[in-house]
Amino acid sequence: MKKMLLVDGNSMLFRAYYATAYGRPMTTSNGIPTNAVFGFSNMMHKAIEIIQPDYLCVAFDSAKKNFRHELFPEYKGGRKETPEDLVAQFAIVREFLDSWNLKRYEKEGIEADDIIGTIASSHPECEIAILSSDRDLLQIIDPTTSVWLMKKGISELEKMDEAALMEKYQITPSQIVDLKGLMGDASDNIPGIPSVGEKTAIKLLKQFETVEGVIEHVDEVKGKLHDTIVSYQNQAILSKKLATIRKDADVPVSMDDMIYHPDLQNLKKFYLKYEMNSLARRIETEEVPESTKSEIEIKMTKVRSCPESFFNGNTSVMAVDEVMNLLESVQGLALAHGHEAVYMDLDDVKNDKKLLQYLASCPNKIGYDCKKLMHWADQYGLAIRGFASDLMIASFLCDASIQNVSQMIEKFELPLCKGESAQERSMSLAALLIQADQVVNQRLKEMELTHVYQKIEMPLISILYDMEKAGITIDVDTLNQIAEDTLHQMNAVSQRIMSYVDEPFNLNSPKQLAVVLFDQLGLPANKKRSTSVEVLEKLQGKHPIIDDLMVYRKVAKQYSTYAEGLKKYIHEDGRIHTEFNQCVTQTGRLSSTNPNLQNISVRDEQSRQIRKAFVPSDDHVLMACDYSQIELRVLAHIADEKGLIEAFVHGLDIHTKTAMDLFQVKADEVTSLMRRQAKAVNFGIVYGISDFGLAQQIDVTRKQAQEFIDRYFESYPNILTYTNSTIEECKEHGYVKTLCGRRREIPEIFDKNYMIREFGKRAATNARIQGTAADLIKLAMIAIDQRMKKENVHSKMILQVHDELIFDVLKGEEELMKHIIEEEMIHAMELKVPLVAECKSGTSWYEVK
DNA sequence: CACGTCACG
DNA sequence: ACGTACGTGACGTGT
Repeated sequence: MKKMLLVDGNSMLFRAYYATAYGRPMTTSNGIPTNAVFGFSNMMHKAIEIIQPDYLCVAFDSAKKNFRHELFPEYKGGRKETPEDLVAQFAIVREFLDSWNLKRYEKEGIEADDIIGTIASSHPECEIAILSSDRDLLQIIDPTTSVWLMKKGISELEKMDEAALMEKYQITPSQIVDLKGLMGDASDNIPGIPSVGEKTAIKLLKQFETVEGVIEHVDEVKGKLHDTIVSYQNQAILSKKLATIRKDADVPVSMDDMIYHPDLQNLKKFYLKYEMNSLARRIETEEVPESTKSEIEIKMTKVRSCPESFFNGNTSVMAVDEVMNLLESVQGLALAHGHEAVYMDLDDVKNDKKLLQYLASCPNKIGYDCKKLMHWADQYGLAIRGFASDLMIASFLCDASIQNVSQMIEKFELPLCKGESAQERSMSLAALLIQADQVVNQRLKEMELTHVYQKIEMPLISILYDMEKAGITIDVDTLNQIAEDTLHQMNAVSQRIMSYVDEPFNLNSPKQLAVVLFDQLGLPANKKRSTSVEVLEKLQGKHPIIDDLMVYRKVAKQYSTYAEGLKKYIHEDGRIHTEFNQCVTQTGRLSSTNPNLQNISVRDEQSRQIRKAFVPSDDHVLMACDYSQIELRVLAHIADEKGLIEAFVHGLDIHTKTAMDLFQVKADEVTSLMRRQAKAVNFGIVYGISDFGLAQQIDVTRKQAQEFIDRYFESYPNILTYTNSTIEECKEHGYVKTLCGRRREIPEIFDKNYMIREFGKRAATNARIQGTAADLIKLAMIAIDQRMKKENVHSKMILQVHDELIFDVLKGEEELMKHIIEEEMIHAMELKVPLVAECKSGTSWYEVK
């Protein structure tokens, strides 16, 4: 049974204040009082340690009046003013809980008791522990609910359950309200019956069970007590009502909100901020103590030829490339093997035949960013191939936040490497990689990532290297022509835009543009004063400037990012060599930089012209082959959704099929609008759908969007199951896995902020689909590469755009290549749906559409 | 260096 | 009761 801890924040803070205020006032050096928060913190730690909750919520009273004041205006009257230094700490304790990522809740008109009562009663499936110093709460004890009372100031907790209550007061939980009804409660100014205290009340309840019972059988009570009860019976009934905790308050706190997922590092920051150093110290730091950060002990030598022992077993290789001054630079290699490391000048490397042979072919080398090393070597005419391990990729697979060597050292608690010169540092780094290889590979194994590492990422390195090295030919004339055309258009349209306004302004500045649109021209502004296309589209027709702006934006983008922008990346060989990065995305996709060739315009005809500048090599044609609906096929497979699988098996147009199911029409009745909307729903499903997002996308009301979603899940019930179980899986482990075992950590799923948590859910469902599709095309690339080598073709794979591969195909090899590519893409993975891939060839990237 | 914008899948 | 579709990278502006 899951455990839930509910905390009465107000009563705890008061108790903490009075338990710590008298002896020693406690403030930060600026005089901010912190004693109550300090005590509160101690209580919370203690309670969490004892209860070990899975869910947690701290409830606070809101300041003003609630329904009890309507029954009894004097309720909680006559209280002393809350001390000023305690008032200040209510805000701090909220900050404290937020830092710790603990849920807190308060709402105008509802007391903490009512919040706790409502939450407790709506979760009978949980074992509930309530932390309070207020005995009122004892009334909600039941077989799965206990109340822990603070004793002796704040030092001890006493568990009260049904048995303990019976032993102590000889009453049942439900009789607590009757007890209060009879004896009252001075602290809340509940009157009860005068002269009736705890003893008398319990005696009466043992005999008559309830307040109503006492009144009904008042004749059985003798003496003066009889008369008092008779005259104060209404007050007793009222008091009982006042003491009754509500279980039906409006408390919109879900189980997700209350997941206990502490952020200790952030809590530590809080403690340090408020100078609670003793508490800060108690949080174990993630940093490794200095003593364990041993320096690496290795034998380092500069050599003229590589020791032959290095050619057996794993040897790490590291480029040494340092510019000493403007005229001088060192180039060389550092290699490490066991506890030995050597440095060699580049010239010596070139003369060491055995080493060259080893570098070019031995498959058990170790490196950090091997692809970069290969490029480095290539510029000096050296070939380095055959890596057993790339620590950049290995460490990234374990933890995507590791982006460089020092982060790897930190996260895996590796020894520091040191050195005065570039040579020495490289040697110790090379030696470190040997150790890192052991540690990181062990971790990969524990995380079940070995398959992804060995079968996908490692084989991909040299393929990407070859693609980067091959590059793609650029027709500069086309680029220049487009640059010229777009520049003219920019000038023309910007002149027209300036004619609408009094003062010229910088069209590229969203800030200045917002002033023009929303202040000077008086167009209706959105609350963020955004000037994005979505906003402009809604303003179309309201002012001629809008259409011109949209044209300007489009053309300016073409000019600066593509036409002019791409020119900067053309090498002397007339080609662009993008970099494909394996260690960027959270999902397993590649990314492309310097330049990004994965976002070359295609969606509208004019922008698409840029693709005419991407041409094949001489005697070659470009061939592009893309997967059809890869993510939806992956989804159909993972979710095992019969409706979708069948549609794919029968080769239906999936958006039309979805439209038929959503709108309950026949295929020939699907209008283009219906198909467009269905398509948006399909995309939404892949992204982790929300009614709001869908509504915005297809411009319908949120309600209509929700209806689409409901209809979709009705038609494809296993998709809903998939979504829910993926989210559950993520909540259980903190990560999700693709079909190949690639992991994505999603800590957002535990965040206290609803919005961030919802994002976590969408990211979880999306990551499995997008990630599996990424695995799939990577496998296809590896299979195609192998096949191309086997068939000894001279064509080259040159680009990957997520679901599409582009090849520079030697004329005469078109048919063979088409056959190889389609076959290997289709069989990259065996799914419950067929994979479809279609090749097209042409004389430019524009032509292969 | 962050932000807004817009290009792609 | 609040504000959202997933994943990227490059450009220009403005701090």
